[in-house]
Amino acid sequence: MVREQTASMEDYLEAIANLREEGKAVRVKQISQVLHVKMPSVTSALKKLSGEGLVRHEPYGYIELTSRGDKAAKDVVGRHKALSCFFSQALDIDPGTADEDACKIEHVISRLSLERLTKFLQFTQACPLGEANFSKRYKYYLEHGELPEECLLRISKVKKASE
Amino acid sequence: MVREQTASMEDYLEAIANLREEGKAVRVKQISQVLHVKMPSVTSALKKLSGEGLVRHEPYGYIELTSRGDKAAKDVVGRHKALSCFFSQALDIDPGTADEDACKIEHVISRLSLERLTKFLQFTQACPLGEANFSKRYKYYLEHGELPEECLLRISKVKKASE
DNA sequence: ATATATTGTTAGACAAGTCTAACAATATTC
DNA sequence: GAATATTGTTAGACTTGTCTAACAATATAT
Repeated sequence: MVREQTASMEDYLEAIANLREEGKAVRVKQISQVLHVKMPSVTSALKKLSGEGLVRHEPYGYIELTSRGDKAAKDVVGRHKALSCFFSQALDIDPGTADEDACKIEHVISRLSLERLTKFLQFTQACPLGEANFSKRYKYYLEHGELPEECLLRISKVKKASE
Repeated sequence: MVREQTASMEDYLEAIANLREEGKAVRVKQISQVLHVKMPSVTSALKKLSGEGLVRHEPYGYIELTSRGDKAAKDVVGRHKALSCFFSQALDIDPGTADEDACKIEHVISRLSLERLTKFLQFTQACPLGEANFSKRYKYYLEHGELPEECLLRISKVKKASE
C-alpha cells in the first residue's frame, strides 16, 4: 500500500504531478507559487520526500516523481478530482469553491466515503427520472427553495392513493 | 462573526459541548478520553481557550463554555451533525465511518458546500420520485451495481422517442 | 484523619511545517 | 564575459500541538 503521507506532503506530491501534467516546468519556484508557500518550504519538503523515495531532486535542477511517488500522487489527484466533481456537478457549486474544498477534504476523507460519493454522482447522472434529470430538479430546488412541480404532483398522487 | 479556530481547538470546544449535552462531567480526564489525547494537552488547550474568552476554567475545577464559546461550539457541532447525517443517510455509510469523516471534514469544508450538502439531503428526502424514494433507488444501485428497473425503463423510453 | 488513588498541572522535550535572512548557484543582459 | 537578476539552498527562529516525567491537589478508603 502507498505510504501514509501528511496533508502537506500530499499537497507537494499533487502539485508536482499537476505541473508535470500541465506541461509546465516542475521547479521549486513553481511549486511554491502553486501552494502559496515560500521556496525554503519547498526545498525542505523535497528533501523529506526524496528521503522517502517518492521524489528525485537534483539540487538546483529539475524535480521528478519516482514511480512510488507517482503512484501516491495519482492517488491524491484522483481523490481531488472525485471530490471536485461531486461538489461542482452534484451540488452545483462554483468551480473555485469546489476546488478549494476538494483540496482540503482530499486529505481526510475515508476511502469508503469517497467511493460512495463517486457512485452517488454516477447514479444521479445515470438515472434520469422524470422528464429532466436529477441534477436539473435539484437546481430548481436550489433556486426556488421549493420542490419542482413534477415532484409535488407525485406527492399529491401518493397522498390521494393513501387517503 | 465567530472567531476562527484551529481544527484542534474546535475539537476541544466540540468535546466540551458534547459532554455537557450528554450530562456527563466536563472534566480534563473526560475530554482527554473523548479526544484521545493526554491530560496535559487538555490543560494546555483550556488555557488557550480561556485566554480567548471561550472557556471558563477554575484550576482543578469544572469547565464551562462562555456564551461566545458556546456559540462557537454549536457551530462546530452543527457542521458535524450535517455531515454525519449526509454520509449516513444520503450515502448509506455506517454510522462509525460517517462520524469519523464528519470529525475531520467539519474543520475544513466551506459554508457553501455544507449548506448545499444539507439542502441536497433535504431534497433527496423530500422528493419521492417514482414509486420508491431516491435513497432506496440509490441503495439498490449500491447493492446491485446497476440502475433499478424503473430507471432503465425511463432511459429506454427516451431512447425510443429520439429514434 | 491519614494513607492511597485519582485527577490535574507544570515544565520541558519533540515533531511538523512554516517563515526570514543570508548566501550560493544559475540565467540573463548588456 | 562581467554585471545583474533570478532562482534555490542553508541556517535557524517560531508556532502549534503533542508527549513524558515530575509534582500538586483533590477524592476515596480504611
